[in-house]
Amino acid sequence: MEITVDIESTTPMFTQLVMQIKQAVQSGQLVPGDPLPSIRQLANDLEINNKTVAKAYRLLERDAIIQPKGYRGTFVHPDAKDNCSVDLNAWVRKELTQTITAFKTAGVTDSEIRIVFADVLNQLTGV
Amino acid sequence: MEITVDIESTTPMFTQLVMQIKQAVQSGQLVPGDPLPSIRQLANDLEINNKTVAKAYRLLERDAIIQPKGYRGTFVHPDAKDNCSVDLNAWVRKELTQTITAFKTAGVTDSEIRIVFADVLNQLTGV
DNA sequence: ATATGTACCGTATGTGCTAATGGTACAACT
DNA sequence: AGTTGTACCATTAGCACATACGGTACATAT
Repeated sequence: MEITVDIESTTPMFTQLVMQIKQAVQSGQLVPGDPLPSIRQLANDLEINNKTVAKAYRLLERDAIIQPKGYRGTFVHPDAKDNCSVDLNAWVRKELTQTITAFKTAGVTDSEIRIVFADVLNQLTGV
Repeated sequence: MEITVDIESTTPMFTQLVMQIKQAVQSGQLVPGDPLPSIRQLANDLEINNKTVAKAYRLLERDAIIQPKGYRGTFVHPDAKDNCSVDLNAWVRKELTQTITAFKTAGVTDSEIRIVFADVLNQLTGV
């Protein structure tokens, strides 16, 4: 399959990678068991840093789309296609929309929401 | 009452104003019906911009601490003291903490949360 | 006339955070 | 030996945001 990355795009590279691979799985271009290019190899092909590709792979692994098999490489997860439809993103979006709408209805400023949000997120990760 | 502003402080000026007026209400220095200095006058006294004072007043009005009466000036709200204890900020923080904790428990990355958050907020304000 | 609250246009500056980069290293597999 | 995934150290460029500023204007009150 063909994987490309648009450096000019506003969407982060690692996000682009994740989306493309997910789409490839959903369209059937990638089926369970198929090998994926290694992190280093893909990074070389795209002329980007290893870390960026590694980050995308880490996210895909969390969603059980791909499966790193020890040191033998990375492969498409058996339940990849099913797990593609489980869209964490959509659920996050729905919840956040609901919560933020409530805030704004109460008259809370965007600035205030942003500030508290950043603070809470840092607090939760720092600890 | 005396209102001062420390330009060197890291806390924004408008926040300083809000806090001082709130405190004056809680301590009883300002009681319902008391007139507040006009935006322009206070800005002149403190040698800061009108907008800064206006911003503080706008926040105080939202929290029902003060009450702008048309073009006759601004006065302390009847329920000012009660509304001082109602902290919108705390409620926002509590809700967001709960929501974000759920996300992180589900394995959602900070980056993903941030991206969706920014997107949702823009979506809700843009429209 | 004068003062009020409010609204709009704009600019400028500093700060903080993200994303992406580089390099190095390790253990385990072929 | 060569490759794999992973982890740590670090830095940098760029963007978005918050704050504060200036000016102007309007309708309405005293």
